[in-house]
Amino acid sequence: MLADNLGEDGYIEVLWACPVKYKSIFHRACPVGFHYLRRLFMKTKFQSIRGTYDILPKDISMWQYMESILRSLMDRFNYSQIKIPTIEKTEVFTRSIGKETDIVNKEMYTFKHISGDSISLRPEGTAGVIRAYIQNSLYKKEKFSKLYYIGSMFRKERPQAGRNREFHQFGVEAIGSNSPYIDAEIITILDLFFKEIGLRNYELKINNLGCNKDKNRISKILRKELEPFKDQLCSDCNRRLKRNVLRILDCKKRNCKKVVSKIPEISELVCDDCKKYYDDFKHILDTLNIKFSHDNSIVRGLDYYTGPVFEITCRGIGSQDAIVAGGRYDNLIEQMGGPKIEAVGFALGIERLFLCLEDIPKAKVKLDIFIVIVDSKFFQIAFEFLYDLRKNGITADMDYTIPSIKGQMKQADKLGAKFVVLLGVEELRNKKMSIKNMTTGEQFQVGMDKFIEEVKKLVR
RNA sequence: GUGGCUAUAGUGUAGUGGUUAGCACAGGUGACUGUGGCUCACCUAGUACGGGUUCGAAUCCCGUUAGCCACCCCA
Repeated sequence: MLADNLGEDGYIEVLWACPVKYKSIFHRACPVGFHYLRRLFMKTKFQSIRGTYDILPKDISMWQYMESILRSLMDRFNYSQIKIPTIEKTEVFTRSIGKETDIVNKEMYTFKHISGDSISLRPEGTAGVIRAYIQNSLYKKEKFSKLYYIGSMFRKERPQAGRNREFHQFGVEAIGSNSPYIDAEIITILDLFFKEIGLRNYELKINNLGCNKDKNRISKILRKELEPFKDQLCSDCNRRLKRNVLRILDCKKRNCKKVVSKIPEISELVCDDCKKYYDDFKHILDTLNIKFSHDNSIVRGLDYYTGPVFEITCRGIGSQDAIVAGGRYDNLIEQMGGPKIEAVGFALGIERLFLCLEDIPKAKVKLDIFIVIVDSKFFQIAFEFLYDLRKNGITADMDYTIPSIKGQMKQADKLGAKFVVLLGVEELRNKKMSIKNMTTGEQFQVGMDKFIEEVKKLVR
């Protein structure tokens, strides 16, 4: 009813343009009508949902730059890209990341599919890659797979700088070997990557969680060791004592740190094989002159990690300072229903990396040619030339709003056009085009029939 | 998820209960009737949303939304 009477948008807009105080009066007099109108008028005022954001044209070049570096890097290391779905059955994540972890427990976007299955937006990449690896029997086609991915991940956390609900990760998985050299290789990927993009203020911290058997044994030992100090631990750590002892090693509170320093380190509690593996790994890094520090507090939150784990942090970007995390996961593939195959990998948060970088190169594509027309009746002929230029591989554009000559020139300048082609009465009569070099200011004419050839010479 | 801080044109900001809501950059138009960058003039555009207190609110209070900070957790 109301909608019929109110009718056109124009009326609503006029009404909505009135001062706020009149709208308040209206609101008091007729709240229902007010909210109805508001909804009609505000219908285009959507905003992106919390924790998600738009990457606008002005920022896209740095993303493309980053991706191109990553691709060339991965080619050199002989890794192949894999693209996997954004949604998976929820169990893919619960089986791998662990039911008890917060990521699975409270941070996943999970909903019921029409089939009745529970499906989730991926909160990380490894689980899906391993699912794809097993499903497509990649292990039967090759004994060793080196894969990488770039894509969106989703976690329902409270957003803050360096923490979004949809964010991007670059990840690498090397599946099929348990040589410490492959662990070292993925570190060298990061080392070279950071050198190439000019990231300096980062720290590599490593630790050794031990094999699957060790992990359970170590948890028991730690619980036993920490029990006497229960009163000195914070309330969070008391909770962790039952649920996830390892996390106590990562607590930032001073008292908890003190307690932790009194008990043995995890890397000392692991079995002899794991100790040797870790020593070899460290030795290889030393031979390459890659700086790292052993850190007992690096415990990782995802259940699937075993053996050497690592984290790269970057100072000065706030509390969310971990830009890369990774490590070995020798049991995951078997745990997810595949054969017993060892693997190692990492994930890098691209947004966090951008926060760390001071200078991000912005390569803006420059126009070769910008066509300026003196009168809108030359639009058709200009448009045909534009088509020809582009067909011949030349970057070209014109102003479709057709302002004054001056306005078009300004536009050409703003877009960084190298040459402006001017089409006017004079030119058309003589079948010539005027070409202006925007750096030198020189201007000359060429015949229309030779135009494309001339331009090709110019922009080469 | 817990606790806290913040919200003014596209961007960065000024404005401590009564201002025509000021400034800079960006954007548009013109000076320059067929020529960009510099300069000058003019124009466009804002109190996040909703409610309350008050004669009067950008300013005080409440709620919502969003961002930020710390925690939880994590890339």
